[in-house]
Amino acid sequence: MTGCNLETIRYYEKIGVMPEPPRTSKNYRAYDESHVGRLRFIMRARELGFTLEEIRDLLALVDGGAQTCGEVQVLANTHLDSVRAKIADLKRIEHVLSSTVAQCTGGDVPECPVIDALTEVT
Amino acid sequence: MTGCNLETIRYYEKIGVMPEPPRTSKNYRAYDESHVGRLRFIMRARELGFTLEEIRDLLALVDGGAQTCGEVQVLANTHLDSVRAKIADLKRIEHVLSSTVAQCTGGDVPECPVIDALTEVT
DNA sequence: CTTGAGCCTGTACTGGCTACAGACCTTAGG
DNA sequence: CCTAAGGTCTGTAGCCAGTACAGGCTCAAG
Repeated sequence: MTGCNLETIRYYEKIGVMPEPPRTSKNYRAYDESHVGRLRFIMRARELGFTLEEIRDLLALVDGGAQTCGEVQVLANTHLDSVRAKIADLKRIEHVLSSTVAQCTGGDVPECPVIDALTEVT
Repeated sequence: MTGCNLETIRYYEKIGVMPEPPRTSKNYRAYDESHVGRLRFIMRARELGFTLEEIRDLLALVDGGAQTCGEVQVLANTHLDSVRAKIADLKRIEHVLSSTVAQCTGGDVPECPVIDALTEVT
């Protein structure tokens, strides 16, 4: 249906981002279209890297029905900033790592620029 | 000394990447230069995004004293690949998110391109 | 001599799930 | 109709890389 693991949905239910669905006579969860829609919302937001806490905030706005584009934009921009910060961080790592590895001879010798970089005294 | 939280060092000791140091008569940990060096190694590797599992592997090579540049290079390249994969992932997110937010009016209206993107049926 | 700071051990918590155990239910085949 | 294999149910424990206590001991300054 959504490709989402059932246990993940149960987890979302437990932490309160998914509502508890009605049950069948045998106590099975009976989801309807609204649940599927909400789950998709959560899954898409997760794909965009929003934390469940941020998603809770987004949902609170939408659930109120009175969300404004301005409010949503603030949340999205905050998240965008953190995504950009992570990219910058990883790029720094990528740069250091790739330029160090590039100096490796790759042979059977014990001397290694990577180890040197991790061991250096300075 | 190293700027590392004491409780983090204890954690490293517990999971076996730091050796248990000798104790003073009052049971206080007595670190020497070798411990400091090893901790710095771990901290630098963490800064480069290596997991403690990967660091364990690196240390196993170094501890044997018979590490070769080739072996280290393999570990470093594997990690580099995962860093690059994360960057690619975050860039995709950054692209989608920034182009969606760019369409926001930011006003008091309920219509919002970000919400639309999360809610769309397709 | 007291007071505040350090260290000691052990346990519980974080996020975002995943992986069971043990019980119940459903469905297909014989 | 019966059985076996698969689903679902609840609850708990685990992953990573630490952080945050509680409750006790020790140490240095005033």
